[in-house]
Amino acid sequence: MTEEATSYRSHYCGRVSEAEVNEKIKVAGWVDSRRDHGGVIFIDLRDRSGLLQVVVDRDQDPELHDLFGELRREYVIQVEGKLRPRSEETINPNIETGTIELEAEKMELLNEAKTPPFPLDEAEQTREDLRLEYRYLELRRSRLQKNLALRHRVSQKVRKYLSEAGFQEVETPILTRSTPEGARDYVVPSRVNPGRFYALPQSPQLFKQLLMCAGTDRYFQIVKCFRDEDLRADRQPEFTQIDIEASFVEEKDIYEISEGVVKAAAEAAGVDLPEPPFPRMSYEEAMRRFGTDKPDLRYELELEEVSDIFRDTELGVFKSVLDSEGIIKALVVKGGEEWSRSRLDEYTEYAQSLGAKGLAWIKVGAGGWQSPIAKFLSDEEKEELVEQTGLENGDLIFFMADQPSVVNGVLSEIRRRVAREEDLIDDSHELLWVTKFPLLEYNQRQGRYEAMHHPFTAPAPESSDKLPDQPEEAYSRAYDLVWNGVEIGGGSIRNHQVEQQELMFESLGIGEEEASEKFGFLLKALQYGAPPHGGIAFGLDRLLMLLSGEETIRNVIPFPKTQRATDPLTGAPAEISVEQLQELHLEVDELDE
RNA sequence: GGGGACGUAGUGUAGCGGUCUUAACACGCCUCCCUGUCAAGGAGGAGAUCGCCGGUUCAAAUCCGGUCGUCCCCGCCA
Repeated sequence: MTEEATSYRSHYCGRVSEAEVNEKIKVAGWVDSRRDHGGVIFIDLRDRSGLLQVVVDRDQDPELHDLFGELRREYVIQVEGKLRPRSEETINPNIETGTIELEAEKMELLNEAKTPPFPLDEAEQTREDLRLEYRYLELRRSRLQKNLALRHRVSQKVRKYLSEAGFQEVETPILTRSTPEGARDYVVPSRVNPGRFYALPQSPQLFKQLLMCAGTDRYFQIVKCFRDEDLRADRQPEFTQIDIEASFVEEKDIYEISEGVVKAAAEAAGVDLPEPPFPRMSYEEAMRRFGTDKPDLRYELELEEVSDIFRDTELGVFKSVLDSEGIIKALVVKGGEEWSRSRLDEYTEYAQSLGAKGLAWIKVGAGGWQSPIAKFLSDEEKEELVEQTGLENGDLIFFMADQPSVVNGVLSEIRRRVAREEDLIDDSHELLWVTKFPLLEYNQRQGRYEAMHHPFTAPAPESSDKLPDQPEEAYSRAYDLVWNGVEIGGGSIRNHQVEQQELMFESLGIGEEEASEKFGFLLKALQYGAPPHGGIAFGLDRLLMLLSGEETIRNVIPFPKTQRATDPLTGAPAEISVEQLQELHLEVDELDE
């Protein structure tokens, strides 16, 4: 067996070329299409590599011709014959092997096939549950084949890069324990230990830190992680991380290795990235200028805070927002004066669907300032707006007034939508590090602080004395890598001293007892000579989305789940037998019929 | 937990209270014809109780309610 030859074939369909003309070759694969002209039959034979046209002529071999007449789409066959060039007029420039064809001399039907439940070449149009039920058929499409191949190449490149950089791949447990904080766990009952449960890892976070304690020094793993949260186009309950951790490192060490990883991945996909080092931006600056901690820098469209301009405003809604510690931000759309009223209404509705109370706008044209709110604006306010935002004739300006989190959240989405609809996004790639995150954020509902990254993240040196009394002022040593507005990786320098880690738990309202019960093993490990360490994890699936240009993560995962986290192919999740339940010491509540 | 879109032959869509509906069109499927196609072409044919349940109505694919399923979004995702 060589790279492509097997007992059934000498070549892959898509790999034969004019170099093999006049050679006898053997190919095997699926009938992609059949064109029967009565006297001559053409078959496009497909395998993983692509297509090859096979021809059979009745005059040459009537028996063989009849055999080919029986073929149908997706039948599996083996063909032997002589490769020949096509005549000038019959060349097909649309396929790789369009200048050659296989003159069949022998054909073996290896397997028949039922007619597929949906057309493979138009699968994109078909409802997704059906496609997932027959995922193995959809995977035959070249687009998904290419994505699988890309996934393989990216993994290989990343493994090679990290291995050569001295990182060791180490496997960590899948059956582990549930820990508080973070996402909901997937849970597995223990048969041997009644009433106890394993949890599937949300990430190998604690194990990789233990490996640092173990002296592994440089660890990586391409590993499945599990989070029982609701799904999105870019979110699956099980997904793959490129997980990395190293000892005796600071931020810049992780940045460097990460940039290498991303470059390696892009190279595998043939995507050109800007040269590292990638720019860095503080969380504060990202929020101020773009309203998000993962700004897309491929286009400008920056948010401008204009609260000061409206300090003495006549406009009730702005005034009341400012009086209650809210802010006002603006977004200028160049040339937006042409926008129709209905389009502006759509934007307002969109803003409301995202949680805003409304969205104010002004169109500046030859006829003056056109807007439902224009008459409330003083000349001075207008002047200041023009000065601060660079508003010009022909422009449109959006305003949003609310609490900062709402303003930033909604206006950053408006920014994205404008960029998309106004075609402001070029085909460049913009990566940046977002740094200097707050260490903690306040959870209104639970009335306590939560770790913004995770509870093992170290505070920035200048912030370490803010804990536990001024937690909101503490920054962390966390960092995110953002690519075209998508967070593709995040990590931090960790607490390696037990006192620091205990202080963190305290700030999170995790008592000594709870900390020792749930994280005791980590706290213990930190006391036995834990080296300074830190790391990062990349979402491989999201990375592949970017590299392949796919709109959904499902197209880079061979067997994804539906939005309801089911798998139409296997029928998972499924009920289990009473016996299984009993063995696991479980009872299921009466389900509504 | 919430908001939105969708569900009609195998697939994608049209029809959206009653005679251009005996539910249409395209692709696919089946039969036949056809020697240079590559979205082959030509002729013919089969295939749907309009997701499911209930209601309104003289009359429901069409209106209403519920339910199931798929997708998108918010919440959630350290």
